Amino acid sequence: MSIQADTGVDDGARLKGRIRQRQEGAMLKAAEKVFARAGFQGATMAEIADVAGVPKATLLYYFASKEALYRAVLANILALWLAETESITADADPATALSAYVRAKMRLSARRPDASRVFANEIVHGATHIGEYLRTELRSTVEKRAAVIDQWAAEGRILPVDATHLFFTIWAATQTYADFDSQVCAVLGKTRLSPPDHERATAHVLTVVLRSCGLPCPAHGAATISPPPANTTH
Amino acid sequence: MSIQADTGVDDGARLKGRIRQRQEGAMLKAAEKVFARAGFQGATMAEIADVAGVPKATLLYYFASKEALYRAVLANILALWLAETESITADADPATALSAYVRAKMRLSARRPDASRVFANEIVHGATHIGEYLRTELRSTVEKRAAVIDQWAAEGRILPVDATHLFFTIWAATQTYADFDSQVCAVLGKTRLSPPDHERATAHVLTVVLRSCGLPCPAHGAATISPPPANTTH
DNA sequence: AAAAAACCTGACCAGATGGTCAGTTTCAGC
DNA sequence: GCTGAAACTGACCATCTGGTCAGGTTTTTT
Repeated sequence: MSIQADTGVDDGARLKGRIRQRQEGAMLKAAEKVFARAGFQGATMAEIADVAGVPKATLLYYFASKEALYRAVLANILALWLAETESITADADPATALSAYVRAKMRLSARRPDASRVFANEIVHGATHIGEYLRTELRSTVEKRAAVIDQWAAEGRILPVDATHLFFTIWAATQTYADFDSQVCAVLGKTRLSPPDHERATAHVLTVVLRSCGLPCPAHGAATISPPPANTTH
Repeated sequence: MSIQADTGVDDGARLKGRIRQRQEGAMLKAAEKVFARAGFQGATMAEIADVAGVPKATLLYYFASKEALYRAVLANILALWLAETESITADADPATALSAYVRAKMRLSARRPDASRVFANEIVHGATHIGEYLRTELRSTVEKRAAVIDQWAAEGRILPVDATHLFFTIWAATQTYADFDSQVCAVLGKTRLSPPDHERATAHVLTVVLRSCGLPCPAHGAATISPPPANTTH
């Protein structure tokens, strides 16, 4: 991954001191939280250090600059993002595969909302740090998986859809529960999303995605309007 | 609108000097652009002034503080956001009404991407300035329109869907073309989205939304898998 | 045309923030 | 337990940025 080339840390296998490993974790976690809340410019090294429970100078001892820290946080997030499309293969059952993917994305939104928000913030502001990743790794991943979906459609196993745009829609629909959490909560009249809320949201997104492909969704019955009302006002 | 109460400007009807009206427009436009690119903290009054083509002191003469300027920009955007759900009424045709709404949202993403980005940024970072708006005006608007959609479902005119979450999905799917524009472009391998790209995106989102409600979409034919596997590829 | 009001701006300032550094403490290997 | 390396940190600094202000110019009103 080209991004953490500059950082020079966070390799997992790199035996760069034992203490370092432990401390870095806390700092990255704190940084993710603060970057998520305040954005790159809005976050201050002092606050991140404070949240991590270390002096500011120590934070700078681990990460040479705010920029380096931010890149390290992003690198962590990108690793999370990539390992998710595996369920989508040509020989898999479309409904099962798509469901698995959507569920994985929703789980990520529920469990790592800060990661999602940092990523969202980075992209909204032009993706200056991860443009390369988007243009190479992400793009080729999407192209491969989109080809699979196209094949499903060609085989008549799903309705024809624009596969690439379907990914955009799935990302948007799932990540909205992390990124736009405050809006969702406000409209629902809650202060935070409970696990049942997340289940409900997941069921809804599954319905949308499956129906978009002409697949029956488990929650409700048919994929078409089943109870044709006697009063067909046409 | 409670938000611009603090600002004391931007009323439209307020005859607060003719020169003021004209200048304010340029400054708000410049501010929207810079806030969209850099976020609240990342934007500087100096840069906004520069983009607007006025000295920094003049900008501060018009807007007492960065905060006030930001609130004014947000107030402008919220006005845009509200006036869009009108097509969704109980007696309207579901497919027509939903299509109109989605089209309006997509048009907004294409024409005012910066507005969308400022709004997105505000929400990602906790919606501290517009929480009140979300909890009152937006919430009640959604509740009313969701009731309409529920009624459609009860009448068997569409498949049952979680109407409130359907709004979240529509917002997410449409705004992603403004907010996450850089990601979309990177994955598509383009440097910017052309009008045809936007049409394609609109057609896709329409397909997703209509099929989610069990409605036939004009672009493709049926709402279910019509051509059985052994069929000719149309 | 004079007075008042509104508009405009260069120069300046106080506080915040990213980053440096010299000196101290802790750890690992011998 | 000795030694060098790694880890750590308080104090400090240069810069950037939001905001002020005194004084000037233009527009409006009388």
